[in-house]
Amino acid sequence: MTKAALRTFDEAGLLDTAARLFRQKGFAATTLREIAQAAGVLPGSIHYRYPAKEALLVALMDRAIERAIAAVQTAAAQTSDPTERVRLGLRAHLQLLLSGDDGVYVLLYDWRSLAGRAREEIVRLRDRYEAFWDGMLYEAAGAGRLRPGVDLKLVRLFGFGAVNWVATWYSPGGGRTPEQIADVFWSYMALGLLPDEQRRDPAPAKLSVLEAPSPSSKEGK
Amino acid sequence: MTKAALRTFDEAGLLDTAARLFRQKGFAATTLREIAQAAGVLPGSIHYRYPAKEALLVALMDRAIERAIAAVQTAAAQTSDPTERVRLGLRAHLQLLLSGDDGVYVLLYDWRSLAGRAREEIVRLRDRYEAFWDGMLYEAAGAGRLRPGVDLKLVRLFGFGAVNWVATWYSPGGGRTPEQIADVFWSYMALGLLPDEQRRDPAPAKLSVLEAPSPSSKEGK
DNA sequence: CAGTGTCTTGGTCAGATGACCAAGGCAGCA
DNA sequence: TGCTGCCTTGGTCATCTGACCAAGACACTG
Repeated sequence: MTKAALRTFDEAGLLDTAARLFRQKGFAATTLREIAQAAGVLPGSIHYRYPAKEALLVALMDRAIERAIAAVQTAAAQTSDPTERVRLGLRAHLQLLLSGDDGVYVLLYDWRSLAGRAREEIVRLRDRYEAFWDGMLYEAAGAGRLRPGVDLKLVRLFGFGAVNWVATWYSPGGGRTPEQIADVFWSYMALGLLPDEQRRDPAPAKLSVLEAPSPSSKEGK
Repeated sequence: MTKAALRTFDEAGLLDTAARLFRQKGFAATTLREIAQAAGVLPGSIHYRYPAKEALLVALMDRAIERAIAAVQTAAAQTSDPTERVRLGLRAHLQLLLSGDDGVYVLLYDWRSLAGRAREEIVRLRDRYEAFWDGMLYEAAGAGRLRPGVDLKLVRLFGFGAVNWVATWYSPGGGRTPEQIADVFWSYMALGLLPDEQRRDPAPAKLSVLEAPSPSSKEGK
């Protein structure tokens, strides 16, 4: 019954609608009029809150990344075992991504549509999320739960890629739940794909060189 | 000295330019006039060859996927060892993706811009590429080079995700070559991230259930 | 050297788009 | 009950976009 609750304007619904359309057709191909009509408001009302279409996208991404951080933090807090924390975090990330929350999808795949200051702001938020994951991986590595020599940043990028890509092919009726996919992917990452008797076959020297930490592990923009 | 070589119009260059702009700004946000100007031709000349902007995108994706298939096939043909074929294919895929050939990037990340028949055509081509990979993985599994119980389709989706995602963060001066990244990722996938003494820790029953083949492994739409 | 068919030129056109606003409505407060 | 300020309404407007074309230039042929 607060003041905000009495407002007739459904701001969250507007963002949801915008996210759905942006995901379906892309940011540039979606018009403000379409969003307004689908959300049941007039274009002018959108403009009153968001001076430009870009601001709508930023607000939507902002909300999505806050949700992601909250979801993963909550999930990881359920245990203190470093390995298990990573597994639960992975689950939470994938659950959110596949939950029908189009905002996360848009965040991942439409950030090219942003330029200048808006892009910087989103990148800064994303960095926070990534730093959180790096922390979890660092703890796992420190507790001896990761093979020595693995590059934590590359591990994170590796895992993010595998998991984020799921959004491009997953369909709810596909016979696997998001949790199952997360756990299968977790097992692939944790145990590898080679059977036990093959693990020592590849020349160890070769691999150890390739896995040495890079001199400058600076990531791309 | 063939007829084609004498033509002044640089069709490949036009597609290159279009791919670069589509990658930078997205398909919908790029205008035909921009492409024409950047390629050094007039908008009318583009329209003569491609009746609609969408046709340009299709042609560009078509070329990209043919290149990808050719690159991976050539790389994999260098050996008959199933495991090594996969590793070399992975390298070739990543090399092409990071080589500056924006067409492959556009193919991966801009196919939402297509609708109807055009989308179906690209999906059909993409399926061919994926089937090729499935074949390589099947051979590796048959030769006992993969842990029993792994779902080959999920393995492919897992690997594609990790590798394709690299295009979103890679920068040429980042201290790692595409080949190094491919090999590191390969080692993560093959050997897993857990150290040897931890591999048997997680409850085996739990994991084996999760890795059971899905009853209906139908992929997304 | 004239003929022929392909390709380019430079511009037009209808339609759509993002941005914007003046005026009015309406809920909550005094 | 009257007031006040936030929010919505239903447009307008300049600009840009993809599509399109008639006329002409060009390279090659016979």
